[in-house]
Amino acid sequence: MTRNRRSSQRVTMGEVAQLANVSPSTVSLYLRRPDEVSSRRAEKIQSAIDRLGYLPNTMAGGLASSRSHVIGVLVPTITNSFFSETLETLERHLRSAGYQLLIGNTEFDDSREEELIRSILSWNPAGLVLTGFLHNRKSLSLLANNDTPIVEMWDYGQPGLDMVVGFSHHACGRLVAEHMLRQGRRRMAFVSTNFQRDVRAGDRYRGFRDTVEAAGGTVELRELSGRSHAEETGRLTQALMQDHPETEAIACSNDMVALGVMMECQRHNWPIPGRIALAGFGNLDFTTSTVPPLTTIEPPRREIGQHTARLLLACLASELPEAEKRLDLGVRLVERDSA
Amino acid sequence: MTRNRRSSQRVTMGEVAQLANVSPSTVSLYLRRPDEVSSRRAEKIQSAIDRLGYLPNTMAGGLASSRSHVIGVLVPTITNSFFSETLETLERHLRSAGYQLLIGNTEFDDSREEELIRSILSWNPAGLVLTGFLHNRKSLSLLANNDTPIVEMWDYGQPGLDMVVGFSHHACGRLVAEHMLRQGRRRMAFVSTNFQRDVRAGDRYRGFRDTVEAAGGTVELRELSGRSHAEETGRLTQALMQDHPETEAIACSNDMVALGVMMECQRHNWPIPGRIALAGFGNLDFTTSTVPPLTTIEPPRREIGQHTARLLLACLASELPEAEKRLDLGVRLVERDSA
DNA sequence: AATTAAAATCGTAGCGCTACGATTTTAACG
DNA sequence: CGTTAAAATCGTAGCGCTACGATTTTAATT
Repeated sequence: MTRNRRSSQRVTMGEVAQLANVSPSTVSLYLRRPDEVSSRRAEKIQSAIDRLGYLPNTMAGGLASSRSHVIGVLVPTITNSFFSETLETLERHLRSAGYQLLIGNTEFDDSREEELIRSILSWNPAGLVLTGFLHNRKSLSLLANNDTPIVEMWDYGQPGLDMVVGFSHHACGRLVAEHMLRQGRRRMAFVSTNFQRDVRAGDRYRGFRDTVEAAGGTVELRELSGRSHAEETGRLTQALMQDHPETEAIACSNDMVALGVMMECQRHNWPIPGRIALAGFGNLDFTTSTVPPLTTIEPPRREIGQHTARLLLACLASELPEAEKRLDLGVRLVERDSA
Repeated sequence: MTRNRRSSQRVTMGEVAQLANVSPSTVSLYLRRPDEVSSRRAEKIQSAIDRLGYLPNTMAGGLASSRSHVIGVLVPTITNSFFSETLETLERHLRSAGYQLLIGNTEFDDSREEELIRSILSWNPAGLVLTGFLHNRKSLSLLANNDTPIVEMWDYGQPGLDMVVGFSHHACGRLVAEHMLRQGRRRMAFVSTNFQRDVRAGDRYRGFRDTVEAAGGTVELRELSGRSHAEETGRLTQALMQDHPETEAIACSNDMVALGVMMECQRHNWPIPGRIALAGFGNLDFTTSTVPPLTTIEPPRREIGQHTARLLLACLASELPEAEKRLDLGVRLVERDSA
């Protein structure tokens, strides 16, 4: 039978074996567990590999062993230093253990998430990393029919499907609220990206509001129509201050929103923190460079990646006790001049 | 023979075929080219798939067809809106054509790039996307022994390995220089991230310097030790102004550096653009929000992703004429108040 | 009803590798 | 030097799918 092949005929393990005068099994063994092959053969095999420029065929290996060294990771967007730093760290740690990341963008859309889960499961992944707890019904049933280890990251406080690595967004809101209350502020506002889109911003809001209200303060909510957008943030801030000129503090769902608010305050000559205390979330690069520097919350971006990798690897090695499957990494208030 | 299997036995195509009362070949055909299967069988097959929750095994398919729907993409870092936006766009376009991205971080290190190329080639990818023209000798020989279509992106002006989608960094430097010259500035400086790490910053510098010097101006160069870092940028700026108080304009290798410079100027009360004209590169989010808003260069982040996908798909469909393999997307000067 | 071409379906032979038991080689010891 | 266990190597049988020619079914036409 003639099959159409790619013109650049790939070198197979058999050809390496032939050149090294051993059986293909030995080559395979050498590649998988080099110390179980005598050093004499090991050298011969390695030199054959080098001479032929042999590259193993991952697909064939994966099929034969019915497991892959692929870990699927779904994030809402990689265009965001939160997730991209987590991804980078995760990638580094998993790659050094021989795993390959398959990254998918859900775009904050759960039907897209479902589609991506389907696509990733078709790779027979060794593990799966999801962002947050929100998955639609079909996704859940796909995952239920599958014993792949799963980490849900960037959140904490719900049971979760399997492992959980993150922090409480409610606590973030609380931390900011407590800080502002400590400074004697009572009339507050929360300017936020859209809750529909970013459910965790909603949790931060509720943490903030609950804490402020419990202390006898008030919170005005202003929600953007989508992701943080400088112009819309400016408009919203202006309207907020027009309706509630008594506002003494504004917490924002993230630093980009806070920057937008800061610029609008600057435009109107409302001193920060003199008239308005301002805080963000995320501790993005630029927050040290604004005038005044922005008080914000530092989420454990890289730690999430690192611990997700650790838990996943431990779980794959079947040495992760049930009790250590959930990890709250906590957050830190970065106190600067704006609040 | 007993093999150890994963506990969650995956449903195979054969089982779907059995339930639908057709041969496995027909199921395969239905999955690959549904319109070549009669609608009667199609329905039966689809319902069997749904009932069993069948997910195709990508590895088996890839092995049998000896091609995969994987596209490898190597970027220096995904922690950077330049590349992450390109990646996001690229992913969207390629996924809708049925391809899966395999993303690797080279960390601006060519031996890491080599390792990643090796790892990605072992997937038998349908295509490969690299950042820039700089690859080490071994990488080049790996790629030479392989007929995978390759796009080199985010640069333009060198022959390249196969396809090229990007823009000229030299032209970026020139554009900024021309703008500043037009405003009568002559004594200039360039503050930059490390050239070793980011070779393209070096091209922007040379474009800037050549243009300024050709017009009779001068350019002082200050290079950071690594990536943009607010504190070091501040120190460098202060030293620059101490050594060359006559400096009238500072161009920066990117917006983060420009922000650092701006903050240092603010600290010393050096008015921008009154005393110093300032320009960056990248048109990052925050550049509209600084005071004054930053003049910068807008690189075609998303367009690079889009056109890379287009060229790759056309090439895979063997319908890309040689003449269209190289694409200069150009850049735009975003003129704001800082210069 | 017979003929024929087109459409739909099927059977077979791998894709390149790994798992695992079988076999061979090596080393250790009395 | 013979015996035995351990170490190293090998052969075989798939992994789940696709390609492609062979076969069957369907439809169109006489």
